This record gives sequence, structure tokens and C-alpha cells, in this order.
Amino acid sequence: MSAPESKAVSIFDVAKRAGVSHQTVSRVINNAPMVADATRAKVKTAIAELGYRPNRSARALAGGAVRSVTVLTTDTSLYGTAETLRGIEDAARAAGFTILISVLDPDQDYSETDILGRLPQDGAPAIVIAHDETTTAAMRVLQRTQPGATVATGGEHLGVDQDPADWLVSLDDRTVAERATRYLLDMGHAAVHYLAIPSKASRQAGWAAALAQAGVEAPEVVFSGWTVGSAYEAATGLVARPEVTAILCGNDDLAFGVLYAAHRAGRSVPGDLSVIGFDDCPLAAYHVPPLTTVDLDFRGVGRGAFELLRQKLEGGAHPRPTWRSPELIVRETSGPPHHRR
Amino acid sequence: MSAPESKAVSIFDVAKRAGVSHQTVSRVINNAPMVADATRAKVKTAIAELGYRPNRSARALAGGAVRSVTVLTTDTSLYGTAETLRGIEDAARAAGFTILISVLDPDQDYSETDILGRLPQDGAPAIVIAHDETTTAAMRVLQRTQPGATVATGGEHLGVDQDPADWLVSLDDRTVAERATRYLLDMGHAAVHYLAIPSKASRQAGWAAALAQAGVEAPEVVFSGWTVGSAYEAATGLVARPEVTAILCGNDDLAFGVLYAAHRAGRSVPGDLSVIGFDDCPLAAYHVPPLTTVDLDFRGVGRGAFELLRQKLEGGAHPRPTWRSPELIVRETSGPPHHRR
DNA sequence: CTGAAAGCGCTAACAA
DNA sequence: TTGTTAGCGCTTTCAG
Repeated sequence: MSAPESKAVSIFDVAKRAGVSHQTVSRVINNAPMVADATRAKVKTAIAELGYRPNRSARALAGGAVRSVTVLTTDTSLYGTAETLRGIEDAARAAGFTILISVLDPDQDYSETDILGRLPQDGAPAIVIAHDETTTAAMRVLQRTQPGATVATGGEHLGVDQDPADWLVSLDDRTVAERATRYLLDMGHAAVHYLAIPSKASRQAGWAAALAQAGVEAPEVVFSGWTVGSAYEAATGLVARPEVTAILCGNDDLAFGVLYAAHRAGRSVPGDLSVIGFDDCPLAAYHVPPLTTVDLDFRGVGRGAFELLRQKLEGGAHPRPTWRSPELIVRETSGPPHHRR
Repeated sequence: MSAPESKAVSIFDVAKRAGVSHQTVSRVINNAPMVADATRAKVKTAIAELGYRPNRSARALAGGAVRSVTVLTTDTSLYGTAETLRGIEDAARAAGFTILISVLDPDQDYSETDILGRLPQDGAPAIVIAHDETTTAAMRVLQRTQPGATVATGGEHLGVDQDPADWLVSLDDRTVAERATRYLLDMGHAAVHYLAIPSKASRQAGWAAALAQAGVEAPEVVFSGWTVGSAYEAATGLVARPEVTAILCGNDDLAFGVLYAAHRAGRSVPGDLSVIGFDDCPLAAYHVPPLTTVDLDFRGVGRGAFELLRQKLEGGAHPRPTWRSPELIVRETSGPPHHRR
């Protein structure tokens, strides 16, 4: 249809075809008000006939509205991150925003210039999915440098003065962690152990709070990496101990690792051992046995983060999207201790 | 450190500070050869002092090397897609490329203009992760419009004339599907059923070929969606039939769904039923029982796709990265039929 | 309501 | 080896 190597059609080509000035074309494509309907129609026809598409670089350079979000993150394959990203994408796409994604190396330290250099231009809108030190640091840099164009999800709001409501969207996993721990305690477990992901102090805090409130001394926290395999290894010692009857895990992947370790150690679930995860990933409900876990609406959070950003950018009260609060979903990996004794 | 609202520093600011022309600055930041070492050093100092960062829009507009890849896909939360994306990211980041990601709606039809409009500018480099009709269509549009800047992964090369080696990076899942089917047949299964994902005809083709070669009539294919839940539902009927002793699944998620359905139906694995997946996702090895599946190196494919693209863009022979060939990994969900009869 | 002029920050071509 | 001159395609002024 179009000649392969011909230069891209510009607003001038459209202008000539429609018999107007290039400026009028600009007005039409930006939905500026003061254009006669007839003129507008002519221009639109020309645009369609020529297959014109605006050049984003030129537009950005000329100081036009940017319509892009840069998402900063370290690990796009983690369930929580992937879902958050999906939520951002959904909302951003619906709003006609372009998405850039900038993946940081969790093992690296970045200078302020490094971080700012990830943006396509100065002051470009950014969302950082903060779940580790690297992303949290990036969040702080952006929050300080360009508070009007930065939003974060998930992170704890350490070291930022501004009201979190203005720039942070996150789930209250502390409270639900507390609730999950209490649920186990109430069923009669003498203690609840915690297997930690390399982040999310709030979950651990909720766990500790519930224990303290019940007058139970907190067992030593066991630390794991992000993967099932690392959880399996971290938990083998733990599941071997008969007095350990309940383990709260930092996320579902860790819970699966623990379940596998328990299986290998010959401990039955939930008879000998109760296991609870976080995330409610799609597999949780179809695992054998189905996993007791916490529903975390990351996708909703992603959407929320984008809408918050958009509101900061464009002002005006967009309808703020809502998302589900964290909720404990009791399935079949949890129960009273020594169920079948 | 930097004044919050002052205008961004440009190459002119750097030039003035270093006492050279803006063009010399441009040469330095682009590593152009003909600059005196002393001059280069001066400029670099000025850049550091001023915290200068190049403006990508301006660079793109002026016709400079683009250094960005747009990734087109429909579902960033699918394991295969997420891993491919990760591989692209890894390689692109190492090469200093910016990544844009454009998510298409699988339920929508896109015009050529729609697809081209996803690119930041005309002829911008693109990689499409093709795993369904929408992305395959996008792949064809880009392949035709800008063959020199387009690469695809995963897709079948339908409807494109050019030699696949020049633009397509994919895994030979047909052969390994054949192998997996033969493995089941050889153990004595009278038939092997296939639970299909909404794509990847090649896996189904391999399955059918193995069956044909063994003179076994192919059972009717059962179709599933992408999720564990949909697989569970699609498979409930299948697992209820005692004569069904082996099921090859389009990916690991489907396999998990089948395993759960088998559990619910009271059929033991692998005693009554053998199940094989595709992907070897991290959980597969730690599932109870560990899943027999096919290792698919999506991350390697992603890296390969990026390097192929880069080679097309910049010419010259970059070291082509290699990736693992698909391989059947026998774990504990497969065995001879009626193992414990 | 429409048009003309200027310039965003950068790179390409040329000249020195 | 360096500097000068034109634009890239668009949006902002400001005049008609």
C-alpha cells in the first residue's frame, strides 16, 4: 500500500492536502477547540487518506504533552511485579499512554544521574514498582527530583517527607499478616514461624505484632530468596523440626517450596504442618492441596498507581479506581495442629 | 543538588562550560573518533559537573541512532512471554537500548496504522512476541512494512516470504513434542491425549506426527485457555475416563490444572495417568509430584531476538548468543500405564 | 477562527 | 581536529 522507503508523512503533507496551514492540522490532532467543523473534517479526511501518524519525538521535543509512563522495576518475572505491571499497562493503554519499561539490576548501585537517565526526557512521568533496595532508592530519587511526575507502588515510604497519599499506592499487608498469624494462633498453634522474602518488612511486622499481642515469643525469622528453589532450601531445616507446626511465608512461591520440603520430610499438610502464603497466584487454588493464602490485588494497585499519576499530571478529578483489600483465603494447607494425631 | 525547576542542561551548556562548540560535545557523547584526547577529557568533565543527560527525543528527531526497541505482545503475565521479555530486556539493557512495551488486546483487530502507531517513530526497531492471532498479525504488518527493523519470537512464519532465519527466533517445539509423545507411547500407553493452549500449532503437530508414525489414531484434541483454571475445567471430562492414561499439555500451567483435576477424580499420577507439560517453569521441579515437562529456554530466545535485531540494525557480526534446545525432562508425573495395577 | 514565525535539543553535512 | 549551518516534526507564541 504505502511505498516502503518514502519519508514519513508529516503534518505539512496533511496541511497541503487539506489546503490549510500546518498549524491547523496540529490543532486538529490535539483536539484544540477553535477550529471550524468543516475545516476539522477536511483535515481528518486528509489524515486518513495519507495514513498520517504523529511523531512522538517531535511532539515531546516541542514541549507537547508527553503521554508516556516509564515503569522502573528490578524483576519483571516476579508474580507481584508482573501483575502490577499489567495493571499499569491496562490503565495506561486505555488512556493512550506509551509505556517504557526500565529494568534495574538489583545488585547494582545507581547514581542520581543513572536513575534520571532512565527517563526519556527530563521530568517525564514515572512509576516505580518498589520491592527491594534498588527500586526503593530509585523511588526516593525520583520523588525528590520530580515529585509532580512520580508515583510508586508497594514500597514502604521510608525517607520521603511528602504525604504518602500523594505518591504511593500500596496494599495493607501488615494488617492481613497480623490477621493470618492470629488465625493460626487461634487454632491452637503454639508458635508461628515466618519465612521471609528479601523485602516487605511490613508483612514481617504484622506477623511479629500478632505474636507479641498473643504473648508468644517470636521464633527466629528464616530468610529466603525469591524463588521456589531457594525457599525449599531455606525451609528444609525448619520443616524437619516436629515442634514447628505453622509457617507463614512471604509469598506463594515460597509456600510452594515449603510444601515441597514438607512432603520430602514426610510431614503431612495440614495435619503436621500449616502453611500460608501471600499473593493468591492463579495456581494457589489448584495446587494439591489448595493453598491457604492472602489475596493481593496487585493489578488493581497498578491501575491505581497509573490513575494517581495521571491525576497529578493533568489535574482534575478522574474517577479513582478502587481495588480489593488484602484478604485471607483459607483453603486446605492450614488447620489446627496435630489434626490427625 | 540540582535546582528543581531549572531547565534541563543541554549540549550548549556543556559546550560553553568546556569552551568548545556544541558539535564537539555531540561528538564526545557519541564516541565519534576524531576528537583530541584533551578536548574529550574537558568535555567529559563538564558533562559530569553539570549532570548533563542527552535528550532522547531530540536525538531521535535529529535522525540519530534510535537505541530503542518496542516489544509488542498481548499478555505479559504468561510465563513464556514474561521470560522472553526478560531475555530481551537483559540483552537490550546491556546494549544501552531503551525498551518500550506495547500491549495489544487479544480480542481486538488492529489496522496497519494502529500497529505502526505503536512505534515511537517511523521505522523504529521492534520485536514482536508472537503467540496468538493478534500478535501474529502485528508481526506480519511490521515484517512487511519495515523488514529491516523487525524481529519476532515464537511465531509460526505464516504468510511471510522472507527467510525465517533473517527475522524469526524460535524454539523447535514440534520435534520435542514428537519426542515426548513417543516417550509415552514407548512406555506402553495405548494413546496419548493432547490438551491444547490457544496457540502453538507446532506442538500439536509434533504430537500428531508421533502418533501417526506409531500407527495410533489421534484422539480428539481438547482445547483449553491459558489459565490453570481453564485447564482444570477442560480436563475434568478427560481425566474421568479410565482409558485415558497419558495427557500431553500445551504448557505447565495446563499440566497443573490437569494434575488437580486428576487428584479430584481420584486418579493417581503417574500410576493411573501420566501428565507432561511444556515450559519447565520454576515450580515444575518442586511440585508434588515433580512435573515431567519440556525445558524451553525463552529467556535465551529473547536475548537471541534482540541480538538478531541489533545485527540487522547495525550490521557487522555480533557474537550470536546461543540458547538451549528444547529438552524433555522426565520427573515424576510420567511412567508406564497402570504402574501399580 | 486561522496563519506565520520561532525554537525545542540534537545530529548531519559541510567548511575551516 | 574543530566549528558552522541546516534542518528533524512538532507545538508554542503571536498576528492577522
